[in-house]
Amino acid sequence: MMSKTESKSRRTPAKRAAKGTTRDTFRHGDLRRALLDAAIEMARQGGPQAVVLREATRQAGVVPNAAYRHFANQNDLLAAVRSECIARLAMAIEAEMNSLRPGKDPASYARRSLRAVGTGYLTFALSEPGLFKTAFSVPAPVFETPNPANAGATGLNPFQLLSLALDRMLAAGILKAKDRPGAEFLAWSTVHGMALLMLDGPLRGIDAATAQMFAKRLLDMVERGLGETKQ
Amino acid sequence: MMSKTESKSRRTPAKRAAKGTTRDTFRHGDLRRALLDAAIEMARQGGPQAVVLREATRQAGVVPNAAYRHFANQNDLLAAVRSECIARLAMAIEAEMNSLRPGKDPASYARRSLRAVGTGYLTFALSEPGLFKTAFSVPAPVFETPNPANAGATGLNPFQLLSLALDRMLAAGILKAKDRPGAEFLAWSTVHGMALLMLDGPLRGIDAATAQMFAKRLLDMVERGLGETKQ
DNA sequence: ACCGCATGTGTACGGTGTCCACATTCAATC
DNA sequence: GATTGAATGTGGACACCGTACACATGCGGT
Repeated sequence: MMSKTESKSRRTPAKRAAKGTTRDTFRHGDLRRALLDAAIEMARQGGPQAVVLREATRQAGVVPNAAYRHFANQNDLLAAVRSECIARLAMAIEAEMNSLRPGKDPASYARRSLRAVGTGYLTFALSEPGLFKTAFSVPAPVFETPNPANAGATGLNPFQLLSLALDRMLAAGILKAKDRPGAEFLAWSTVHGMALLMLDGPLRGIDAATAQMFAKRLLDMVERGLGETKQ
Repeated sequence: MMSKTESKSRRTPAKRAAKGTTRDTFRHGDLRRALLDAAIEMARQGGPQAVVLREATRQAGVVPNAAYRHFANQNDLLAAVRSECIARLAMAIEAEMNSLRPGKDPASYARRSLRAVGTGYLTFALSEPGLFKTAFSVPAPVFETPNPANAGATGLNPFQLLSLALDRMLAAGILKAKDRPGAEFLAWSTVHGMALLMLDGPLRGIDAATAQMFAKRLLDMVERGLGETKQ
């Protein structure tokens, strides 16, 4: 076993192995995963801009080109990171929804479901700004075709979780059938916009209490405004 | 006059002048403006990512380092572009607001004002996606301290135009005093979020008619939801 | 007429993504 | 079990990028 790791001339795997990190097989156990993890960490601190391919390979103790055996290019790596980010966002929303008890009033449950989606969304955006920004860094045809890689524990992606909440509102009679189609986009817009305003926009650097207050008012607005589109 | 432009050995101003573009004074008329214009054009097609300093100098017919006489660094150049983008956004909103007639009903005028801000915002985002994205590319402490460079023809920046519309609603009595403070951020969030969803998110590539329909429903929601925050 | 400062030039460095040819090793085949 | 071919990692190179430093130039004020 040990002979296997040391059998090769020590020059082959770059110039590490000098420090003897024990793991130094020619076949890296799971380079793809290592690169992805490094890239995710870079995205966490610094956002999409910060995920640089060469640095990921460096952290994995491997030559830059090795990355191209697992990702077509830097954009492909970024796409994989993005998928992970969306999955974590889904999990944050799930966590919020799972803390709900249906109770006896379906209308209340439905409303609380929608708010849970919103607060989960905003909480994640504020607590993991780098990952959140990465999740929405441009060209992600990610929600149209539900992608299992973007899902959380329940298997639902953020969009589907939002749809679920809206379906509950429909079932509870607090959202009219004619207002249901596309309601996702109205709710989503609202919360997504506020997240960005808090991260990069005029609300950047706001204190937690004020942030929560704005979030509340925003969700009030959505809850009240979603129904009854005129004519 | 001609002697002045040609007096130097032709080697000095780089290797252009071979084609004799007539303009070849050592002192470029207004290099800062030329760089900015080039950068803006690059932002228009391609967004903030696409504005590259060296390319701007190339288009201005000048050596890369010349840019550093007018901008501290690439980020400074980008900031200047961003200012321009915000100013143009303000002008798009102004255009929409100026098309309104006060009429006899202040409430109606106020409501139409708010909608004008929203539609101006969305229209600009959809018609100039590159500039719009650039306007909000991260760290812009731009609205807190009203910056004349971000203003449109009226001298108001987008945020101030929105405030104006909300003030009209307050004056007309369709927005309660206690709901007025910070209402900008609720309205802004909504429209900003939808703009991004239409540019990069799940609503990307939507047809104009559907976009307009969503915009209408969104503005209905804001109009109805802004008032009456509970308790 | 001179001189200083603003503006543009030249050269150079480190960093990045990516392409190509090559080396190694694992696994499936004969 | 040895051979061979595909998968994986290496090495070297290229074209970009942003930026720092020393230098050249020419305009404007004394």
